[in-house]
Formats: sequence, C-alpha cells, structure tokens
Amino acid sequence: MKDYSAITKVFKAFDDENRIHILNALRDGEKCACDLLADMRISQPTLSHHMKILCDSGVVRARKEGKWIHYSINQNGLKDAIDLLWSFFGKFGT
Amino acid sequence: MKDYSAITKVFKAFDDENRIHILNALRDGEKCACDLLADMRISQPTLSHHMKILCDSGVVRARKEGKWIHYSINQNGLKDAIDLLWSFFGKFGT
DNA sequence: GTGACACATTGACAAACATCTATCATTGCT
DNA sequence: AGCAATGATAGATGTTTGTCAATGTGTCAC
Repeated sequence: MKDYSAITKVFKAFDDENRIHILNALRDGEKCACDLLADMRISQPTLSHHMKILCDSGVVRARKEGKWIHYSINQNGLKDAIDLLWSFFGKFGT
Repeated sequence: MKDYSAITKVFKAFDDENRIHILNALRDGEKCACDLLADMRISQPTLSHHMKILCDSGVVRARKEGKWIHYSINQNGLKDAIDLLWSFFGKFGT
C-alpha cells in the first residue's frame, strides 16, 4: 500500500472548523495571534496549537516583529497544497 | 463564527490513508468490498466502517447485486466536493 | 431448511486530537 | 531591575476516531 501521508496531512490541516475560520480570517491579510483570538471562542494556547498545525502544513507562515507574531497565508505553500489535491482529484476527471 | 461543517465534512472524509487508498482503487472502476479488502491490511468491519463514511460524504456510491455490493466513484458527488473545495481555495487566488 | 458466503452492526478498546489551566520565554516600557 | 504583554510549551482531561472480535442480516446453493 502506497504512502498517502502527504495528502492526508493536508486534509488534516483543514478538517477543523477553527482552522478553516482562521484561514478565512487571514484572507484579509496578515494578522497577529491576538487579532485572530479576538473573534474566536477558544483559549490562547488552543489558538497557538492550531497555528502550529497550519504552519507545519505549509499554508500559513509566521513573521515575528517585536512582541507580535504576524500570521499570513503562504501563497506558495497553499499553491503546493492545491496542486497536491488537484493531482489526486484530477485523476477522476473534471 | 460561521458554520464550516460542510467543508470540514469533506476534508474529514479524505483525511484517512485507508480511505485515500480506497478512492484510488476505485479509479479502475466498480469494485466489491471483498476486492477492496484483498489488498488492504484492515479487517472486514473496518472496511465497512470506511465505506460508510465515504458513501455518507457523497463521493462513493454503492450498488447491491445479489450477495455483493459494488462500490464506485460517484462522479456527481465528487464534483460537488471539488467545487466546494475550489470555492474555498479559490478565494486565495490561483 | 441448512450451511456457506458477503457485508453491516454492535460493543469494547486504544490512539489521536482539541481543549483547558498553569507555567515559561521573550520583548518592550518605565 | 521590575512589570506588563504576547505567545509558546507542558501536563491533564474529555471527546472523537480507527480498529477488532463477535454477532446480525440478507442472499445463494444444495
């Protein structure tokens, strides 16, 4: 049986409603953790946990500036993720 | 916070390596459960469990014929899933 | 009907995961 | 140095999920 860990890693990064919400929020551009936390009902450590998963998946990048850490969509990482999904789904046509 | 359960349901259906393997196997066309089971290292009830998740997600359909149940990719269901993913990822451009 | 086969369902268990509280590390301000 | 603010880390807990053994359901052959 082949190794599908790469593709499942991408899916796992997106299978949580909080993480989808975060990605959606980052559409508007770079945001620090405190901004993201403001309109969510999770604790700060939980947010930190999700940001780590998103960064590890490659679709989000972190930029440190003083006390703050600014998160943003990593266009290259997201493109890689989409290409990966497409290479799989594309197999089925359409 | 919006309801992202629809999109996370799709991702959850695909975030297991066994399920990705099954989808890949169904590329060749319709297969019964016993065929799918043959080249996997899971028990029959476990396969049944995964098939239920895939069918519920709409990307796989089941056709009963005598003792056998033939599974196949549901093209319409898969298209819906891809459209859903695309409507989300498309937001980021590219 | 009896037995064999194909698959689903149930119940139990362990691993994975999201979440929280408490704490630590770093930075900036006074 | 002392303190407040930002965010990460560690440990504990409850829930979800993948898995299997046992059993149930429906079908076919005899």
